[in-house]
Amino acid sequence: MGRCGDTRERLLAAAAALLRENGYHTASVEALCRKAGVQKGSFYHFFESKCDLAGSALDYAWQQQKALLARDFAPAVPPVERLVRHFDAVYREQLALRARYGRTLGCPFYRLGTECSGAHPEIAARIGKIIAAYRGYFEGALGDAVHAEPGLNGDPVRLAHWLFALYQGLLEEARICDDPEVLRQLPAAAARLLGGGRSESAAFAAEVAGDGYVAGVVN
Amino acid sequence: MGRCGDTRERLLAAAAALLRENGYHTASVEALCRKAGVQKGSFYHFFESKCDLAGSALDYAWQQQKALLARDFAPAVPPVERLVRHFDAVYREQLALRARYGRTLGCPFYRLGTECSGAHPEIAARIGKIIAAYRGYFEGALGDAVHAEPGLNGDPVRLAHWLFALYQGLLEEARICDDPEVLRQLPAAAARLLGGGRSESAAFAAEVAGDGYVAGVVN
DNA sequence: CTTGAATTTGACCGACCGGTCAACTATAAT
DNA sequence: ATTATAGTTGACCGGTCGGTCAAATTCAAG
Repeated sequence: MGRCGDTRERLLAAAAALLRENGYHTASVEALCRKAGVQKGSFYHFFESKCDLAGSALDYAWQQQKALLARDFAPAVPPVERLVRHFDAVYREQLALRARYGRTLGCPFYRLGTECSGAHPEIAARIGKIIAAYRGYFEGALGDAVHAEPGLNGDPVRLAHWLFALYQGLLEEARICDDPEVLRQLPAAAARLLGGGRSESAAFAAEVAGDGYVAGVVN
Repeated sequence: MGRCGDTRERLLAAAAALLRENGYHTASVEALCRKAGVQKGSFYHFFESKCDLAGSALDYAWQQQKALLARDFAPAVPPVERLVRHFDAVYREQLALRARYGRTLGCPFYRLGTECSGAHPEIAARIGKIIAAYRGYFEGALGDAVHAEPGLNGDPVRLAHWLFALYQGLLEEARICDDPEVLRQLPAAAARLLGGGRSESAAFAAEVAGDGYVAGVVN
């Protein structure tokens, strides 16, 4: 029944990369096909439209992201250290992306979500769900943390919400200013936010101090 | 010497509105001209390119934003209340924009900065400066606050950086999820972040309690 | 009134966009 | 070998994009 191939997956991978690098509008269907080594006709055999591909590519990217998250947020790791690990991984990823693509790319989901809100509500809704799932990892870690760490209190869901916003806010700044170093403030900022519940800056600060981060002001 | 008119300013105003609503790519030159009531030839008489207009429109929007900031951050207002006022003003503005345009638009500078980083580095650089200036208002307020409020300590510049990231992170979420109510968490989140310096949640919490905000979880 | 520069007009351009399509090819089942 | 189906090809479509331009119009100065 026809040629068996990985055409569809190559399109998804190419789309995930190109959408992240160039955004929805700038990544043309022709460029997508070229990158995937596929003719335009094949493209429309597997996907109804460019919008359809973008949606599927987002799911594709989220599946990959989940693998990384599963590693950073492994239950065996102490809860606050999970967050520190993830922040470090994201910082390193942005450095690598900058080396490869010549500039800081930030979060692919927020990138497309910001661009597509309005023109493509279906994509925005899809991204909203991904973001909620992403934030769920923060909630899980903080839920464990409030039980394990004596100096940390408050509603884990709310704390996760705020920490996630702080995290994404710095990531967006890193993209716009093309400066990944902004992200190095993340652990210190998180310590301040999380440690603000009661007395001293809690376990997070100790965690931060033991890591490779420099707490100095960057910007 | 030719007709005197407000053509240029009408183009700037139309661009500021359309770019905020639709973003750089979706706001076509033709649509810009239609909205401004100007022919395309006139457009290119006053601006070298669409990119040129976008840059000027950003400056135009920033001038207007500064007027609002001057009101919220008036020196006569107690420093932490300046922030609370601004957060409230932004929340109300997003509600109004949603009523007018049918969806939550978020911050125009982050919107264009996210979209244009890469394709239009000059615009991104311009936005970077605007963002730094915007954050300067936070720095001023927090600089005053650490002197005035006994329960608030830490480097005002760093605190402003983090608070601004948290603020923009929530704004982006509000845009993507089309839900301005997210912003109502801002005062409580800010209180947690700022109050985390030493003991209790400091003056910010009291400020928050006295306002029209509801601290309940929204999402 | 004449001149000359600033402004305005709208038709026009080539390029590219997302998307279509009829023909063609490779595979698997019969 | 035949057939049915899945996959592939690349020319092609109408529309829109950002941008150009020669001509027309309006004003202020002389």
